[in-house]
Amino acid sequence: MTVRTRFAPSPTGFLHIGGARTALYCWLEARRRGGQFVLRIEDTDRERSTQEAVQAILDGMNWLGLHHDEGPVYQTARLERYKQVADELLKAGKAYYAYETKDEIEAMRNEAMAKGEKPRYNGYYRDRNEPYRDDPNRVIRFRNPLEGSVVFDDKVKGRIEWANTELDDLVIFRSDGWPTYNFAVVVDDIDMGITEVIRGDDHVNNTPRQINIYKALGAPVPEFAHLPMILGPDGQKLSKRHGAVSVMQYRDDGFLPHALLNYLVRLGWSHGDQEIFSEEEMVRLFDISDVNKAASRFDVTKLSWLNQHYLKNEEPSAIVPEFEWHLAQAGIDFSTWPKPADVIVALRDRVQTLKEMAERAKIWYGPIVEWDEKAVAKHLQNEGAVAVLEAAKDLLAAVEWKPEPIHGVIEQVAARLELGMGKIAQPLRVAMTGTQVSPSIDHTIYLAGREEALKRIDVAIAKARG
RNA sequence: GCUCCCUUCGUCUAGUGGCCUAGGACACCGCCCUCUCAAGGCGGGAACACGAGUUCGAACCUCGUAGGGAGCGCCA
Repeated sequence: MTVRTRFAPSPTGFLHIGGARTALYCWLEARRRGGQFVLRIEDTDRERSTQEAVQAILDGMNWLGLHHDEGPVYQTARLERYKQVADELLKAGKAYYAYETKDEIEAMRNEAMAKGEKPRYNGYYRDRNEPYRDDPNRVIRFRNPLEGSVVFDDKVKGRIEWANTELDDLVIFRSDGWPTYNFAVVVDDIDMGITEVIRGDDHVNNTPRQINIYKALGAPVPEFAHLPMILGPDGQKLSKRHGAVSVMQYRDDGFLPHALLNYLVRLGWSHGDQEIFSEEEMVRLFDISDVNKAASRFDVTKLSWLNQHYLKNEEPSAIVPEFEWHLAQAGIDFSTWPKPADVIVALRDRVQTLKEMAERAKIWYGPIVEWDEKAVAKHLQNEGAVAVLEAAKDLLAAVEWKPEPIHGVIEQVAARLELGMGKIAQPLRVAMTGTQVSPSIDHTIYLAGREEALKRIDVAIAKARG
């Protein structure tokens, strides 16, 4: 049987970190085992589901490169099918109509709680064989077994056993005519031939109920893998107030999609001591059975390290498209000079994100907007600075415009004036950038372009003379 | 309250009874390199939640305790 996994978000918000990791694991498991990854949109909650959220989820998965093989399948399009299956259950005596009002249900829970039991349905209509009638409170409940227990071998949590006495007769069809989550998932997973249900561990409690429905329907029960949660840096659950942001926010913040994927694959899973995984390695080495049981915290610092790792080790050309997107975001016109790929090489050892990189690139794509007065005083307004600048200007006017020859020029100036590199580089650096911090001086000059470099030296000479 | 789940350095983790005086990575600290800032190299501190038991031997097995989490909806 071919492996089929699915990612089934409800479209009530963006794709967040936890969802992204679940999608990644589903995708990896399907890829590795030569199966299919399907996307399903669980939109039966008509109140909260929106088309914008569907789009946000699609955008997030697309940016990460987590492409699905089938779908998206919308649950709202499958209402007739759910009705049909519920009917089968009704006819087979495995489900029944119930007519309690919400107040009555509430009273039942309170009563159970008062007795020190779990709040649950008391089974009033279970054996009453009440026929269908048009009633605003009509729901369909599943006739859950009263005895025995449900056992399943979770691929991450291990063996889990649940006594049926802990379960009650859950509603499978609401009074508004829509199926409930626990019922719709099972019908969908059966119809879609899902063999591996990979989802957050907030669903372990639902699993025994769902398994009973599979059995009632005579369908094979799939494998389950419940992923632990991802917590905020403080160990608290991610919430809208802190940490729970869209994966697209990570794009805005300057992270590479592959860096985020690499970070996520290692959060809760490992392969020995390996930290860096190419897409091919992730697909080949990942195994859902090796996922850890405990929740883990999200640590942006490590994500940043990975991001810089990829900035430094990928071919610049592979990063250019994402970098150009950031340059555009920063309002920079990169159509003339310098080439974004050259900027990447100059800055990738110095920044951790593409956002910072775009910010720093501004000194080559536009004029110096602010002069660091301390830098000017220290490196320009001193004896010798003018001589350095003039000598450099002479030689730069004629040199071949590439980093290596420019480096040669710097050395010639140092030799001619009998000064150390520090005395040469710093005045030029301040001339080029207005600050005392930049990439190596040859690249800094190169990226400015000959015309602009010479212009900036003139300005600096004027400043140096006071 | 009830049911289920979890617990190794600050963080992510390796570890499946002897290879563990517990390994790696991020972060942190120090040194080196150096035209600034980085990057890089080398080195350092830092953890088996606790208590019993099983065993010649326990981070690994069992049982308790403590702490944390999830769920107990006509939400998903």
